[in-house]
Amino acid sequence: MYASSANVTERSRQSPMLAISTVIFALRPDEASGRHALWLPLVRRIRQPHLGQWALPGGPLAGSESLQDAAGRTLQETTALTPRYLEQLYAFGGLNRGPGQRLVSIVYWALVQRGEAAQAPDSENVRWFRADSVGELAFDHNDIVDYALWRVRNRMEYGSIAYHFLGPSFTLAQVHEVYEAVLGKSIDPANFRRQLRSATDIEATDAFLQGGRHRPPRLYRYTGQAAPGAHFSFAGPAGVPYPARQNPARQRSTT
Amino acid sequence: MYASSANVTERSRQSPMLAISTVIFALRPDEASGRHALWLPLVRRIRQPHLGQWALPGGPLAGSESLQDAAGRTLQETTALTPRYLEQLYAFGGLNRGPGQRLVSIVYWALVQRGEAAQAPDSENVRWFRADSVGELAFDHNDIVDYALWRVRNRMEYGSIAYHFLGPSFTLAQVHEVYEAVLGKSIDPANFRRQLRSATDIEATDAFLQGGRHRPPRLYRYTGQAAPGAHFSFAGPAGVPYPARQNPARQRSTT
DNA sequence: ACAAAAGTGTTTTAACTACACCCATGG
DNA sequence: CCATGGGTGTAGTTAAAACACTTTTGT
Repeated sequence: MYASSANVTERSRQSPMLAISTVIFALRPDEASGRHALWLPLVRRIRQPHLGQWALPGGPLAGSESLQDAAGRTLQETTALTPRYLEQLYAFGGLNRGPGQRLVSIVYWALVQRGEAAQAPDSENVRWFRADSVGELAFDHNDIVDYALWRVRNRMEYGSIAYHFLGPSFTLAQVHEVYEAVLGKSIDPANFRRQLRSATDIEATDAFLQGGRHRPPRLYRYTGQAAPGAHFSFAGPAGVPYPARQNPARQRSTT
Repeated sequence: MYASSANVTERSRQSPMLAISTVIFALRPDEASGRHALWLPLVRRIRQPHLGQWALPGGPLAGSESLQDAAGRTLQETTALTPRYLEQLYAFGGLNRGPGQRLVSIVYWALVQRGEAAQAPDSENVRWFRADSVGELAFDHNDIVDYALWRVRNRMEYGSIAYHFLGPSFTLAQVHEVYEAVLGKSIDPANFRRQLRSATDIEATDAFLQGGRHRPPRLYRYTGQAAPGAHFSFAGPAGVPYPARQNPARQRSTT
């Protein structure tokens, strides 16, 4: 069944090539308005096909690393950042994903911490784009980005994703800001706060954020999965792919 | 990036092998109680490793078929049935998934119509198992089955999956039966009916199911996706992976 | 003391639960 | 006419939405 009777040469002729790509999300404040929005880094193609066009970071899967490790590696290579969250998105294997050899891409998506992302600056071959206006990408990468965007919003409503954009401690207003930025709609702060406080995966600390211009807000800490000591959490079917939806926060609203 | 500079011989040495597997679900009534439960077909391994053990149906990905087509093919080969529903589950690519060559499996899960499944009988190398007691499987297939089971239950609560177990027309009691069987809990029939009737994806016909021993129940029709004429629907990021959760029916309850 | 963000309370609205009840048919 | 599954009504409970309100800080 699995061990094909074809020898290696035969297989490599008919078996598609396998690559890993990653959609990396970070939150960036808009210069003018100060509102945050989702951004993602893309890399410029340095060979055919689609030479010169922007594409998702990725590369072929090496024989000695797991799929997640490969995704994490591409993230490291393009942004030099550690992902706070990493989850498999989908395996794309259509026949007409581009010219040239048949290619199957296993795509991951990641969240990196806000602020940190600013330390991974644009360069000749890497550039950050607003997630909702990336322009025309190589291959089917526009479809992939759209799907990843759908997924991150879905997780935001039903999972506990938001904290991975933030540092080890944060104010409820910061979480509120993340939700509004990712979902692209305004959320009642009063109700939002209540829902967060009834969520089981964060807890109040006795510290307050000083230095603001107004009343100092209380700091909270994320107590969700992620082994103690680890500064990130990975989702996969090994554990539960997402926290079994214990309604962390969701609202319609007052757009 | 994608077009590796390594030549074919080099790549085949370090790139893992790629296979497609499918978890095929069908509902079967228990002989004694008449209650329905999830069953799935497994195939016996006819070569090493894990010779003789039960495993998910699948095989290497041919060069000229899409991932979904490959999954559909394995389904055809093992059950000779047409899937009513087919969705990608996950790509498994850990390093220690079994002895021998490194293997990446892209796994799909499928639903086949109730009753039809009875026409795909057990044979020497194919056998149906209750999904909750498949015994010890080859490779990491127990993990995969568990995850697929979690997924089908999740889709049952948040998607419109149930109808794919049924024929073109069905009674609400039959849908109720599907929900109870898959979720493994009892659901209040009165409330269940109300939620179904407020769902947008089914509509009442003016036909009634005759031949029963009691009051003839009204027949309903599924009006969800699936192009007219098609007898199945496939979920993938091309469309929306699952119907954007418009609460078709969900309940806790009276176990 | 005032502006502005942090944080709380209260009313309304909608959804879900539990369960009593009526309806239609075959035997 | 009665047993049984099909189907409806309704009160109680819970959660979410809307929005008025109080608190605490910096300036």
